[in-house]
Amino acid sequence: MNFYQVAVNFPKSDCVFTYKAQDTYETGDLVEVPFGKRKAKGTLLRTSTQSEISQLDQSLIKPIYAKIENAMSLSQKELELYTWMSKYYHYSLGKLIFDCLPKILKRPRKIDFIQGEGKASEFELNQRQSEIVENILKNKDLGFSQHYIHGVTGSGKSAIYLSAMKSVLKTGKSVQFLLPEINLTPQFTQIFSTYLDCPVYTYHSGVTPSEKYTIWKLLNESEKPVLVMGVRSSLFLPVKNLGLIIVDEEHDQSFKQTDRCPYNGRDVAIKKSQINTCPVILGSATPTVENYFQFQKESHNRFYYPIKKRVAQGHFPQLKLLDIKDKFKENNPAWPFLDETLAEIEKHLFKQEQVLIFINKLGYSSYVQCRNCGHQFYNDDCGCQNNLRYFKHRNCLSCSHCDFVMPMPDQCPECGGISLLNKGFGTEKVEQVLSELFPQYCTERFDRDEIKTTKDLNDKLKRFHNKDIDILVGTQMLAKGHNFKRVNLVVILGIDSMLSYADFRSSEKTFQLVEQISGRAGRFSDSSQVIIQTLTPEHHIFELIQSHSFDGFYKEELPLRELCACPPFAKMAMLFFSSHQRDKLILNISEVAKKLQKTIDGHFPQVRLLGPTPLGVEKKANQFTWAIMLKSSQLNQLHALISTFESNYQQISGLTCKIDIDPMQIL
DNA sequence: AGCACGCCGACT
DNA sequence: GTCGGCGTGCTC
Repeated sequence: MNFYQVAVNFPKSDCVFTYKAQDTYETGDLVEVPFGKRKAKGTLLRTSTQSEISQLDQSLIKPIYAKIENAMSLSQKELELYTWMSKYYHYSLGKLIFDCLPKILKRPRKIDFIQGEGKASEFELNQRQSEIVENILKNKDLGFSQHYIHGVTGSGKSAIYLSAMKSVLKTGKSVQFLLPEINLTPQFTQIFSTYLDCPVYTYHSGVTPSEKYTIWKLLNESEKPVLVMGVRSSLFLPVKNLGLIIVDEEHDQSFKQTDRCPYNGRDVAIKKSQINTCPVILGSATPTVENYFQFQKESHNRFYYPIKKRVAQGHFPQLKLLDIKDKFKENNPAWPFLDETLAEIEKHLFKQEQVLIFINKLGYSSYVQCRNCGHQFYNDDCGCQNNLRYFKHRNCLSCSHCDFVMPMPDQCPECGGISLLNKGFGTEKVEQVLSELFPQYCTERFDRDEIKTTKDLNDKLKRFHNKDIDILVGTQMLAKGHNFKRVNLVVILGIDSMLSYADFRSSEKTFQLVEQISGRAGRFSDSSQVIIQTLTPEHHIFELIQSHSFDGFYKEELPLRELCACPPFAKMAMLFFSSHQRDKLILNISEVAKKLQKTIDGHFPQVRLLGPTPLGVEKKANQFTWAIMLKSSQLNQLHALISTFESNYQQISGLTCKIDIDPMQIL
């Protein structure tokens, strides 16, 4: 009889159990086992030790049923990555694996991947670009090495990626290219598949489960070099002979998974390249403060490459700040645009150019109020009590925190008044205003509301490139990676709400966003402009953005982070507790905080505990959530404390706890 | 998470 | 009398 340790797919972090079997199994086999009164999936970790077997009453040990049908086995390296993640993020190993793998299906489905054409590269690298590529390849002998390309928007990072990939593929090894979102893929897929001569697989949320399963199977069966381009979940594909990982737009928040195991794909990618002893390249025009700090301290295997010039004839846009304080009279049909802004828009349109307008809000108005009695519409449905936003084309009121929607009433439900005022604005309103002011031009929207599928996205981009659209009004979607030829004016509205947001990263996020959006302008021109309408033109951040002073921004930001003991000077973890009953939640989380503080005082003096505090949106989907924040400059103390908490915490019914390491959202 | 057992309210 | 509500407890 053989005995094995199996990580069972269930949520408790201590999920490893002993099973027996007549047959032999291998490490990494995905198996089905009896678990309680049902069948469960699990991953075979290794043969059990003598003490693990003898500790148990022999009659308790159950037999493994069989390997899961149609499933592949995990390699030692895959297992190592999952094990690291499970420990680092304090998440059940057994559950993690089945969360990350594609759904196991009966049979693979035919898929069409792209076969690269392998054309000779048309553009030659400039000196700086070749230097960087050379240095990356030179250090391949190190096995694991980390490279940061800090290149301003339009500085030709893609050419560097392409060149490095080419060299690695030539040695018979595969490449993984990670990007934050599907939006960015079309341009990259095109470039890479033209100039590389290997199969190119794309992997993102638009790929169906059966296609994902097929890709998993195909990659597992082939040793040939391939390029896998994908979002964070593509990290768990079994790419053989991995020779290089690239993480583009490293700063992007979408690398962080929010549901299930809250891992950061960028950090997992670094770990993965370490396990596979291959180089990893991170790239961004606006690095996270954490990585900027890390990479300033170069070491034998960590390199930082700033690129400050744009390639070709591209120049940086000039930044104009317009103060909107006390500038708008009531019923101004141009609101929320200043006359000066409109004049600039008109000027650029007249020159046959296109214009981008950025607003980080959807819909027609931020909230609706009765002119007669002042009644406002709140979301009492899920209890979050947020103002409902008005969406004109759907004629409904909708909550931005959950999926609550109600039809827009004709009358005030309080007083029956028929005059309901729209306050604040979003993309829809801006689109309407511009359509009315510039009827001879075509204005369209570029937001989640308008673009739901890849097809919508591609259609919209194609029409914009064809100049069927003159003005594009959009949200964050507009900021990412697009390469527009005829855009030399970008207008940014409503940035103030971002700056005032109570998060230690609010300056960083604002800086990144403005920098990225500005990057859409003037890629092929020597005179381009960014206009920011703001209530606080004197805010120091605008000065830094104006001079494109990356280093200046970090020079100001780092001391502040040090002062408040925030990353990169401390590691952070959040413990979120949720419940339907508010008093029960507060009572229990206070108790937990008290015990944790006692443990800290006794054993982990370098950890600081803050809270408990309610979330910004305390009640959501009828659940209340409060959080405890833990910070420490000593990573091992932080981990040890959380482990102690996990093993001592008694599951309280009606109360769920979620651990988030390196949180992005702290409120 | 599932899936049991377990002990209180409104139904043929 | 029982069908079923979901509280709580366990899983090698």
